[in-house]
Amino acid sequence: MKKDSGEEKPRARAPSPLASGRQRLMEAALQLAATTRSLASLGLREVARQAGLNPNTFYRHFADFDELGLAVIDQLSGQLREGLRERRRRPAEAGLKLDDPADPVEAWRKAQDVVRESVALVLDFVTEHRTAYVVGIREMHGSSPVLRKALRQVLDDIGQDMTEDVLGALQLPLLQREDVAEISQLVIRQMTFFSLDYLEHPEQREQIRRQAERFVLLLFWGAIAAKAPQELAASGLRFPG
Amino acid sequence: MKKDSGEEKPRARAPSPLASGRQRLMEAALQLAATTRSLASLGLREVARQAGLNPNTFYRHFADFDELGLAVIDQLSGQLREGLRERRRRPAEAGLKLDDPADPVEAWRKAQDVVRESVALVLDFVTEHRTAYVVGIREMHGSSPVLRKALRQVLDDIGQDMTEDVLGALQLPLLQREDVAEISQLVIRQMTFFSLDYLEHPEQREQIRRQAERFVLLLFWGAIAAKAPQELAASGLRFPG
DNA sequence: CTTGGCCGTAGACGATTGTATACCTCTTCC
DNA sequence: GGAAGAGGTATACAATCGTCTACGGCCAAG
Repeated sequence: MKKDSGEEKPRARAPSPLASGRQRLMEAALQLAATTRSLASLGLREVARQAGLNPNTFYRHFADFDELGLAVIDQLSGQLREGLRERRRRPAEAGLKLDDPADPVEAWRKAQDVVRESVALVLDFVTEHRTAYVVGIREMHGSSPVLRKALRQVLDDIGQDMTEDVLGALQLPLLQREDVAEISQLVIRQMTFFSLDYLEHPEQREQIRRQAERFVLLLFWGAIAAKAPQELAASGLRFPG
Repeated sequence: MKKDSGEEKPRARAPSPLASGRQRLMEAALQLAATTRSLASLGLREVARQAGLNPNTFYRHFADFDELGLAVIDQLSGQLREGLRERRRRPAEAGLKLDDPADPVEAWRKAQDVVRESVALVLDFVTEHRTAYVVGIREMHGSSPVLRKALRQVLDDIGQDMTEDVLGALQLPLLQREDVAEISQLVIRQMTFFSLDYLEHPEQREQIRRQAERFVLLLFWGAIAAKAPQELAASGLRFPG
C-alpha cells in the first residue's frame, strides 16, 4: 500500500564483512538461527539485513532456505569430520602404543585413554563451534525433511568413523564389527545430549565430561561382559571410577 | 459454562471436533506444528484460522506462543506420565512375582520382562500420540528457552519415575539409587532417538524395538558387571540375544 | 570492443502479519 | 435486575514479508 522506500538499513553486521555474498548469507543465517529462531522460520529479508545485503541477493545464491541449510551443513560437517579425524590420529602416534597387544589389561587401559581423548575432542569442538552445533541439533529434529535427513547422515557418518577407529586402534577382545557399530551409534547420539548440557551448564562441565566418559566405557564394558562374563572376571580388569 | 479460578476441565476427554476455544487453539497449533513448522514460528492468525476462530480470540487465552506451548506440554505430559505409571503397575500385579527374590537368575529374568514391557509401552505411546511427540522433541531442541526447559523437565521427571520403578520392582543386585538414576536418564534420552526411528521407519519396527531393549539391558548389565564382575560370572547369568 | 554471465542494488506490488479498539452475547454473582 | 467479566467477532492500520522487474558494475571469452 505504501512505498517500500523505507530504509533497509545497513544494520550492525556480525558476519565477516570481507567474505562475499554467499558466505555472508550463510553466516548471517547461522547467527540469527542461533539466537532467534529455527532456520526454516527465518525471513529472507531478515537474513539479508543481517548480512548487510540487498534482499534480492539471496536469490542469486539460493532457491530456498533448505538449499542454504544444506550448504551450511556441507561446509561445517566437512570441517567437523576432518577435525575429528585429524585429532584422532594424534594419540595413535603418541605414547599410547601397547607393550603387549594381547594383554587385556593393557588394551583396556588404552581404551580408557582413547575414550577420554575422544570425549574431550567432541566437547571441545562443540564449544568452539557452538552456534553451528546448536543450530545443527535443532534442525536435526526440525521441520525440514531435507535438513533432517542430511543431519542424520552426518551423525551416522561420524558413527561410522568412530567404528573404524575403534576397530583399528583398540581391538577390544570379543567385539565384532557389528557390535562396535551399534555402540558407536548409541554413543554418538547420546553425545548430542551431553554436548548440549555441556554448553548450557559451564559450571558443571567437568562432571558432564566424566559422565560422558563413563557412559562410553559402560557400554563397552557391558558389551564385553555380555559376550564373555567369565573371561572378563578372570582377566582381573577393574571398571574405573 | 466454565468459571475462572481453580479447576479447568469438567471432562478429561477433549474431542477434536467441537471443543471450546482454548483447546481448539492448542490442537490447531499442534497440528500445524507437526506438518508445517516449529511452534515458535507459527503465526497467530494461522493458528486461529486452522482452529476456525477469530484471530483475536488467541489473546483471550494466551499472551504468546510460549504460553500456549506450556499449556500443551502440561496437558500431554500429564497424560503421558499417568499412562506410563498405570501401565507399569500392571505387570507388577500379574504373574511376574519372583519365586525367590534373592535368586539372581529369577531377578534378571524378571528384569528382562519388565524392560520388554516398558519399551513396548513407550513405543506404543509415541505411536498413539505421534504429532504431539514429534512436536515435543522438536521444541526440546527448539528456540524457546521456556519450552526447552519445560520439556527437559518432563524427560527428567519420567526418568525419575523410571528410577523409582526399577528400585521398587526390580531390586537388581548391587546397584545403588544413583546408579539406577543415571542409567534411567541415559535410557530416557536414548529412547527419544529410538522413538523417532520407530515412527519414521514402520518397516523396521521390530528391529528397532529389539535394539532399544538390548540397549537398556546392556546398560544394566554393564553397570552390574562394573560393580562386581566376579559375582556376575559366578551367578551363571547369560546375556540374552 | 563487444558480448554475456555473475553479483549486487533499487523500487514497487499484493499478501499477510501482529495488534489496538470497539461491540456483542452469554454466565454468574450480589 | 444490574454489574462484571469471560469468550468470541469485526474492522482497521502500520509493518513486514516474498517476489517481480529493471538497472548497473565487473570480468572473462569471443
